[in-house]
Amino acid sequence: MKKQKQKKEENEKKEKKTVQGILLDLDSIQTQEEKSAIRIFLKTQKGIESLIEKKFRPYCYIIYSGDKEKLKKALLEREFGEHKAKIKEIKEVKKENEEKVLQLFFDSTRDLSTARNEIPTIEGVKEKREYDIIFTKRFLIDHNLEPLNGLEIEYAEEEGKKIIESLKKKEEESIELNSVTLDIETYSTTKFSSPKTDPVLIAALSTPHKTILISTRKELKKEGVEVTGTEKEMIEEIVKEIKEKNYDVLITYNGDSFDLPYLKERAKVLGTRFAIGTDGSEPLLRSHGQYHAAKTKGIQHLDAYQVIRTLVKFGIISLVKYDLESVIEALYGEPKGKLTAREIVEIWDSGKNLDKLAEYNKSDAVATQKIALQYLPLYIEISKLTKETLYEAGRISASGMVEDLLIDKSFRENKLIPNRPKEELTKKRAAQTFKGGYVKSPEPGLHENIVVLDFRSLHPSIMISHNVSPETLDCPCCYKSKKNLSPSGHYFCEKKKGFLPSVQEELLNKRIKIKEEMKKLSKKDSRYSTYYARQYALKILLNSFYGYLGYPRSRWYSFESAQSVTAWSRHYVREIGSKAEKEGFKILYMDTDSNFLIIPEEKTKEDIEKFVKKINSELPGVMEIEIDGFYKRGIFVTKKEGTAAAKKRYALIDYEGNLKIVGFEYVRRDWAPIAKNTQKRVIELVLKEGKPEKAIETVKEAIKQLKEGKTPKKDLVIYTQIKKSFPHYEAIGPHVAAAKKAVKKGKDIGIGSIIGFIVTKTGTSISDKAELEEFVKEGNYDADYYIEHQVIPAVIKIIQELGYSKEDLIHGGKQATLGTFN
DNA sequence: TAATTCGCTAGACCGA
DNA sequence: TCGGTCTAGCGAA
Repeated sequence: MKKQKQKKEENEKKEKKTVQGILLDLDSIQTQEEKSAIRIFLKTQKGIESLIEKKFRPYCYIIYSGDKEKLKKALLEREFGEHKAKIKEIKEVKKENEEKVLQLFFDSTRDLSTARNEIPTIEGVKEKREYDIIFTKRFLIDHNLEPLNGLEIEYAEEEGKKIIESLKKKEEESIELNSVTLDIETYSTTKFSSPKTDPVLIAALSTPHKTILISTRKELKKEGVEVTGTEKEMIEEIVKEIKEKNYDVLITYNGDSFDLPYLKERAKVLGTRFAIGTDGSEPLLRSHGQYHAAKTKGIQHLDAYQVIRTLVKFGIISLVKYDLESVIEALYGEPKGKLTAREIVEIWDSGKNLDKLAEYNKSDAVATQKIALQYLPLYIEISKLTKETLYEAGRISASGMVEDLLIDKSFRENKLIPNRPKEELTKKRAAQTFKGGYVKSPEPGLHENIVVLDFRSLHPSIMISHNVSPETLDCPCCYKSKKNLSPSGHYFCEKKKGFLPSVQEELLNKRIKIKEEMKKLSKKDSRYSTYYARQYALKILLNSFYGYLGYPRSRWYSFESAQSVTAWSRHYVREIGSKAEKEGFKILYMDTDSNFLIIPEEKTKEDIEKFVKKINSELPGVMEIEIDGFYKRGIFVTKKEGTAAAKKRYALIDYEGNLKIVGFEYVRRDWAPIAKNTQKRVIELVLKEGKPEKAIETVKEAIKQLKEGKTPKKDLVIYTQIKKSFPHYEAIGPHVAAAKKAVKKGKDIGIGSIIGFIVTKTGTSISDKAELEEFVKEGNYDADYYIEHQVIPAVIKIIQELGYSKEDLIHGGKQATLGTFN
């Protein structure tokens, strides 16, 4: 009887429980037996819970030749590295793309990474494979789970820990994440703050509902401000605030490089810990040269600065500068005040205007939150699609995304993943280049009644329609098949669906479906923004495949495939052009995937629509052209030198009066606003009102202002990025010269910094005269430079198209001055 | 940690 | 001091 009772108690102890939630984060941990296990952070109704999965083991594959049994024995007997790592089990497996494959299991990721270096040297091992797939990623792929989706877990408690028995995905259509935004202001004894010596002055923690400020200054005490006795207590208060509310996301602006490392170090100096991780850990700082990241466990750190950089890279947004003030201004048109480091120190030391500091701190946090929350839905979708945590998704590259999809798909199709190329091979690949898209020289001058047609997702649609993939390339079964024969001379299989295009097709179909769903919803529906983000994420992914094919570090690199895609693109865009000509339209310009046509008097909008319909019925597969828009007027110009027309620079105006300026100085950050804005006005006057005289006047006015020294500083700043370290520059341009001078004055400028400079009066060469904007006094500028090198070059080519010359801009002004003398 | 090619322009650099 | 060449950056697609 007694024994039975005991047994019953034991069983109760091991009683299985279930928990449901959202998979927020996961990491790999070491158990007491020195085995690797997966720890899952699950967002549940009660908060974030961590659970441990012990059954999943690290593994890699080898492809072998020769005697299998002999090899297995040798492998199992072998001890690797100093700590004598062993292969624990070997499974014989068959893959779709490889016959002789062994799967090698290890106790820990450490054992695997030790063993993988020696494994290829063992006789009979032809190749190692999938040895560098991150353990947590491997877990997600093998269990077909994705972060930020629903998960149901069955577990049992063991020594206070929740050990996972089983888990399964529970689709969650859309999720709500609770976020908090953190921003700090610091003291600085020298030009920049150092956590070793300079205290944190104030911190803002913002949620969509409210903002709280934490500081040590009693003067700040009021509603919404926590005042602590010491700085140490202040940091502890920040930690408490973040931990207490169980947030899912921590938002910062440049927290990767500043706020989080600073707080971590400062906490150490003060004898406390900045333990904001869900498991009580401090942020994990990663550093690779210029790249910094601060990872927090459980709670996902989303750095809005990284988000912005990525969005610019993907061409989703265009920005001149990446500092918070400029971004807010550019995205929302809201000017945001800025306090310099010196002003902050002044406020702190004098105790005057402390409210201003508090307000500034708060506004930074609120602005950061606004940016992050706008793009959070997009990143949630990227996270789900790529099976990366939100933290990783916020820092992912285009190649990383494509690779994630292909690796996952390989597993689903039981295929072995190709290895990453070695450095040597990468270099070899980089040395060979292939031809890109076709660009036709336009007809310079003013044109009327223009229609722009373009291919919808040209590269992806070529890949899908012609089955472009490394393994379908030049297949023996369809030698020079007509359907998939590229103008490059290479051809692609007609019988077997290619690996890459099959993934692309899935993405495309998903996107089409979502777009259909969106049509049924009102824009105010909460699902609308989720769907919008989802289709956008899919679009970004789809467009990244072609680049990945030609990317030297790609696992699925295929020079011939990339070459074939562009060969087709050139073929199709020209074909549209010649067909349009046959229909009586005139080709004005072409660039890669678009055709600019002039609609003759006798033709109508309907004729264009009919033409597009006809073309689409003739295009293969999913290829399709669409009407980008009808334009009332457009201007194309000649190049700076010679009489040839300039490509990639034009301006259009539609029938509603909307201006589209492409390629001109106006859209470039490395031109002064005075030149950009003057150019825009000229284009506007010419296209909108057809008034060249007024345009001339505008230019004259700008020149006059410059000459008189009246042009404000902000209209003179030229922005340029420092793209390499100073010693690596062979030619020292104005921006590098200005940056170097600023560094001497104590400014912190590194690779990736965008510097704003002004060409001043003092110096000989332009570089000599260039100074960082902040060191230049109002009125100190080289008027001649801004007239001759900025304003005139920006407008001269446009004005010349209208029959005017440089003399009309300059001498016109002089005549007026003479006139006043008479 | 890094998607591609095409194209324009500025300004330093260098040798005559 | 001039003109050609090369480096550098940014944008279009």
